[in-house]
Amino acid sequence: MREWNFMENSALAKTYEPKEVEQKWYDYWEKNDLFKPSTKSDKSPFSIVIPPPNITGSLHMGHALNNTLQDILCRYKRMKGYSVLWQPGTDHAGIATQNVVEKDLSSRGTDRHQIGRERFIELVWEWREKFGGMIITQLKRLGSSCDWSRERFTMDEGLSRAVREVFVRLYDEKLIYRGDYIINWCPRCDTALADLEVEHEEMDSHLYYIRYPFENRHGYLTVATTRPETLLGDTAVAVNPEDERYRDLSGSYVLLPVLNRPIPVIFDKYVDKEFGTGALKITPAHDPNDFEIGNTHQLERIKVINEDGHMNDQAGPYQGMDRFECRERILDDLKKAGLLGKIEPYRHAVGHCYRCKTMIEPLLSKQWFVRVGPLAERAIAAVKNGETRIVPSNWEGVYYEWMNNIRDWCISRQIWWGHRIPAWYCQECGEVIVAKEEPRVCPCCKSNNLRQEQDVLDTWFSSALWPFSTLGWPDSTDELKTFYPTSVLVTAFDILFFWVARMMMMGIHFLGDVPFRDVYIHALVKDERGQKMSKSRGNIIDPLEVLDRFGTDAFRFTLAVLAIQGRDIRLSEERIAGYKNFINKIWNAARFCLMNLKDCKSPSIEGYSLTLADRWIMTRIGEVAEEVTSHIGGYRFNEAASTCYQFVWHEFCDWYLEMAKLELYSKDQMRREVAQSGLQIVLSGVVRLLHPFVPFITEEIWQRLPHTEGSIMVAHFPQRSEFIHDDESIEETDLLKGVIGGIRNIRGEMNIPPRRDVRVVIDVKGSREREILKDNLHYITSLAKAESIEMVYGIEKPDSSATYVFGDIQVHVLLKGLINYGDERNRICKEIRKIEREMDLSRRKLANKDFLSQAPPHIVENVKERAELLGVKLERLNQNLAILEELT
RNA sequence: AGGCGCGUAGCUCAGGGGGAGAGCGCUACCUUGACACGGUAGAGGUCACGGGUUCAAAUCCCGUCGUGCCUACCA
Repeated sequence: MREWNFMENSALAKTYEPKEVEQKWYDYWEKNDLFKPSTKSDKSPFSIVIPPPNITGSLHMGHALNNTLQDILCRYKRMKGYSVLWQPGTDHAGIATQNVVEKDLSSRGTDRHQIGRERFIELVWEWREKFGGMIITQLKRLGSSCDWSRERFTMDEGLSRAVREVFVRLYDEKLIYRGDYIINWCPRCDTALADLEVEHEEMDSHLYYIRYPFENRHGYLTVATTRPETLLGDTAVAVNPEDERYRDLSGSYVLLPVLNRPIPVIFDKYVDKEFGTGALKITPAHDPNDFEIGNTHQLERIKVINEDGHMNDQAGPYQGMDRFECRERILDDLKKAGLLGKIEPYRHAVGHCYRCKTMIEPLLSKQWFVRVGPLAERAIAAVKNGETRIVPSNWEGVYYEWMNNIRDWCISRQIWWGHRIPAWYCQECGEVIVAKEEPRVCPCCKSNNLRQEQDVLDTWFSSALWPFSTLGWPDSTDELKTFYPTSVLVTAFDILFFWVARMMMMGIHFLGDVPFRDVYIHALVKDERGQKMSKSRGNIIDPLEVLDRFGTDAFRFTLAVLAIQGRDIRLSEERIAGYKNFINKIWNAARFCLMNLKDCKSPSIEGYSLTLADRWIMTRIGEVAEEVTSHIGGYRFNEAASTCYQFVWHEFCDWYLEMAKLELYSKDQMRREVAQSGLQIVLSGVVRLLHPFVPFITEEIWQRLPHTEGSIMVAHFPQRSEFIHDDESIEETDLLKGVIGGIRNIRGEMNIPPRRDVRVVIDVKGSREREILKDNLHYITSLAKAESIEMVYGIEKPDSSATYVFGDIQVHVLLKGLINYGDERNRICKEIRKIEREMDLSRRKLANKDFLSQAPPHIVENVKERAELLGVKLERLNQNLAILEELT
């Protein structure tokens, strides 16, 4: 069964070496089918679809965080007994991929038009075969436990079928249409873009005041514009009907500068009287607002800029010029003609292509659109009524805001790489045929002279189907029945609209149910100064380099700890280095345990009397498991990871292991055996607790831990009920820690060398405390390095002692020859000042009648108790001080 | 222009009505048989500022300042 048993007895290296471990266990998991959903039908399903990375992509921090969180959830759920499907795959990334291959062509002195569409597509597929899987290999290095046997690609035959099905059905339902509208055109990518794909960037520009002479009288109407070159396509000048200045212009015309075309002055309340001159030039073919105004006033649309960014034959003398060159020339000509007024510096947002950052040209074009209104309505409702929960919930507002103001989605792209739109045009009668399969003849005129639409679909169109197309839709598959709706979608907010919103619309429309129950929105990863990582800034931390330097587990744990809801992550290498130390700490704790388990029996605590350390740590690990369970359930990854960190380092290592040493090094075989049992039980719990976060090191330890079976991946996540629970052990341990802490504090403050044993006298009144301390003296002796401990009651501060007051317990450390009275007095005075400040607060509260009458009783009680305790402590401290004063 | 955050130890950040927390860094001591990628102890904070609500505010409300991001068709 177990393949790596041969290593169990070999010594563990002093330092954890991730490289030797990671590849080995990843292969083992994959080979043993541990990433596949369970075939047992009694398990509840849990499913996640991966946000498919682009085939052009290389692992960046966003991927690393995103997939680490998904993997934590999946590993955790598997251990909790769910049948887990983590559905992986990649996205064909139309424009990005086409750009990559085109760049390659251009470096070889050719381009896609020379080689033709068919050959080009072939080349893209070849490129994809060669390089498209790179990111998958990288995801594996992260430890991602996806079911790779089910890997999908958005251009797969199955997914393409889903795309055609959806397109045809939406078309039949009149939710897809084709028409002439203003769209965003990227002259470099040569394609239309959706509104979302335009990034608005503030830029310094100018506001030009241009004079349009009146046709039939003297003078002119001055308009203000940022884009003088579009005036060639103006078909009106608009003013506000309520603008006193322009009241008398009704029915008049102005002459378009340069071209001298008469255009009407129209009235529209859209125009802002306050802006510029209150007169707005209208270019319906090159501006979305002007387009709308043009529609209401039935203005002609004159397109003057072509798709390649150059002026066309409507541009008169400027025909053939680049759009930016044209602007300069027009300004020159206007100036010469005396038609250019003032020029003001002006800052405004300009649209750029999100892929190539080229300035977007809004222009009139015939494109395909999705009518999203009706789809959005239901997608909004689904979140409103809780069918899908967005976590953290403040993103709901953003989601509603966008959904409520959504405009139709332009889905056609003038590129070659992608799903070709399943529409055919009859060359004889002009009929448009939309069908899943290529039609032979025109249903209208029976002609076979049909031409398929050249355009392909927006990549996000196929991504929108991802949660069901990957599960086999439109076929009614078992996977769909079992795993749809998926349990949770894990993603960053930057694709909330691009992807999440569209999946919601499509999932609800075609499956009748939401695509996921939860959407967990995680942070963006920024650099240590809070800036977005980008190549141009040069502040990228390469996750692959991190993996090499620090190991996967350290990296994953760092990401988990930093994954705070609603706040971006500032990643620094120091931070990762810090958690690498934690990984090493785990390693060494395990190393210590395993060294002491060489001769151990199968763990059992039946019939043995357990030590305080055992009862305490088991109680604690049960509580911690419960906390971590709750944190993961609420997607509070940082809390879950921090809780683990705190527990493992500062309870398991700092206290439990130190206490266990006494038993393990005992000559009494029975005591040793009990301790070994405890050690096995607790270490097993610890690695299982940690596994979802740090899968590799925990598997390595698990495999070396005696009396475990199979992979840790299929072990159970620890839960409270599997451990004994003993509340008293917590109190008892707190008491011990307090006393030990007191002695250590004195040692530290008094600079007593750790080597040097000290004699301790403990003055304790309460009989229970007394019993507890008495029963556990050996822990104090050992952990505080005491030579001897005497338990007394009601004595004065001994000669040459330093005293630590813990509640009403006084711990006197005898320091003959080690202490000078001045130091001890300073120490006590410092303590007294601190306590007095605290006392003061409590006294003030208790003196306040309103507090006593209105605060909840338990709070009042609390303050009273505190005051009492502080009082006792203060009294003791003062007594001790008095004694010192006498001596000096 | 609107919307959403953030401002807490030197740094990075948790917390979120009832006596300020972590990691890193810093200081001192320590190579004790898991770990110097370690141990023990310690220093360090008017919780941005101003109001308000409350018996009680770092925490809730309003405002100011600073800062980041998102959305948007004012030329």
